Amino acid sequence: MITRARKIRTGLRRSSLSKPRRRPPPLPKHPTPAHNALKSAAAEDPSAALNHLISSSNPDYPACASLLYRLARARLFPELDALLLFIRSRRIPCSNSLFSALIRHFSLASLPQKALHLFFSIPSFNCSQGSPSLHTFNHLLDALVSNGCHDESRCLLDRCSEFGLRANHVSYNIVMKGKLRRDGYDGAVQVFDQMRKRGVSPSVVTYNMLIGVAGRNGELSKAMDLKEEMVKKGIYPNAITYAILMKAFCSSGKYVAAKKLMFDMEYQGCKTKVVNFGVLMSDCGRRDDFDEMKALLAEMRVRKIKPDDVIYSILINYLCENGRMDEAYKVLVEMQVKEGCKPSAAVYRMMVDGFCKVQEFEKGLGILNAMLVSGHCPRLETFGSLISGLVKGGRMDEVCFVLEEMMKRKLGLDLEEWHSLVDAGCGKCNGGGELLSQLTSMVFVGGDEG
DNA sequence: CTAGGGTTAG
Repeated sequence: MITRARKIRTGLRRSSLSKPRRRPPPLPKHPTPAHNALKSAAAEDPSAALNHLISSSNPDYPACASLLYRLARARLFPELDALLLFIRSRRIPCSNSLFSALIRHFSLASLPQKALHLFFSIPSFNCSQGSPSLHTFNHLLDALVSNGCHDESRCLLDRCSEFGLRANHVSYNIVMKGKLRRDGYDGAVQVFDQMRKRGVSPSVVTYNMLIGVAGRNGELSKAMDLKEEMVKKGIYPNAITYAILMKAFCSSGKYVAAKKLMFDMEYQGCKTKVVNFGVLMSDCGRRDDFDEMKALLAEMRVRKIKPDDVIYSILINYLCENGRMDEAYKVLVEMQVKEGCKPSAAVYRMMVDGFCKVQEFEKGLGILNAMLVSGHCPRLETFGSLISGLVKGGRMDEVCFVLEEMMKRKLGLDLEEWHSLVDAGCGKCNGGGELLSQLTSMVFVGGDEG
């Protein structure tokens, strides 16, 4: 449900996002050894780093900010609160973007009340502007909406002047998203009318949301009408508008029409982007039409639209689901060699699980290796199915390797998994049981924390 | 910051 994090990464809005003013102040060019020590300590044990920081003589903003981010990411909220109190009492100057980031973390952790509380406490900090910015305000609105606090978000929107802020189209779009979730199209239109009455013009995103809900309701002509309406108002559809429309056509079983729309958009002066191909690719995947998926990939090359990691993950996902592992593996190699795409943890997971599903555990182990080398950590279930397969095949050296990797990450098997492991291992007459009991004692030591 | 193709998220 919450997919916001991913969106930061995608190319389309990258340029508008990377304005330097939004970044927290950079770390010093030549960090001191003490600073480096603090950073690496924070990487391993953020709460130890907190104690270190609080006892240091003159903590600076960069040290505090990087530790705050770490604590937030590690979901160590009591420690984070302690550090915030420290920053406030020492009057350490901090930027508004820091508050935005923390509000976002609170939101992702389903803690909207903490987000709200932090927002209202901004004036008590030595903050660059002394009060929350519109960006921070919108982050808070989104935190409330994403956690189902619709009334609170609307109430806050109406009170924005109290913070010296004027709500913009983004603020209204966020509230509209919430209304849309709760009351569907009609609810969204209420917010739409309200924003216009208050002199805030709808944006392309506003229309994209309305078109999206019309499409999800199967109302294709309404979706197309909305597109015409926005053009008349001088708001131009972008690649995402077309992607939304194409998806609506696809989910109504009109793949050909969706594809035609992708060509039409060029005539309308809107450049086709990778997301448009993504819509078509995933529809083909749902219908197991691999030939068309490959044709689309070829088409992208001809049109010089570089397939990205998402495109490959769509293809690999459906190949794995269909047990076509040789092809999936070829694509995995191709995406790295030809396109320089780095496989995501999700793609590695699909591959390992896919190999396990077709009982090719050693190949699965090979992928696991690549995954670990690239710094990704498999899910516990993935480790589990790989181990049980390797045990059944009597590959105890490999089992041992995998268990060691799990130990390093303080991951353990659950009791049921241990049972099947021991059962399978003892069935072998080549000393597997003996090795297993060794492993058991070994992993229980490391695994009792998780 | 809000809309979008996939998923385990940040």
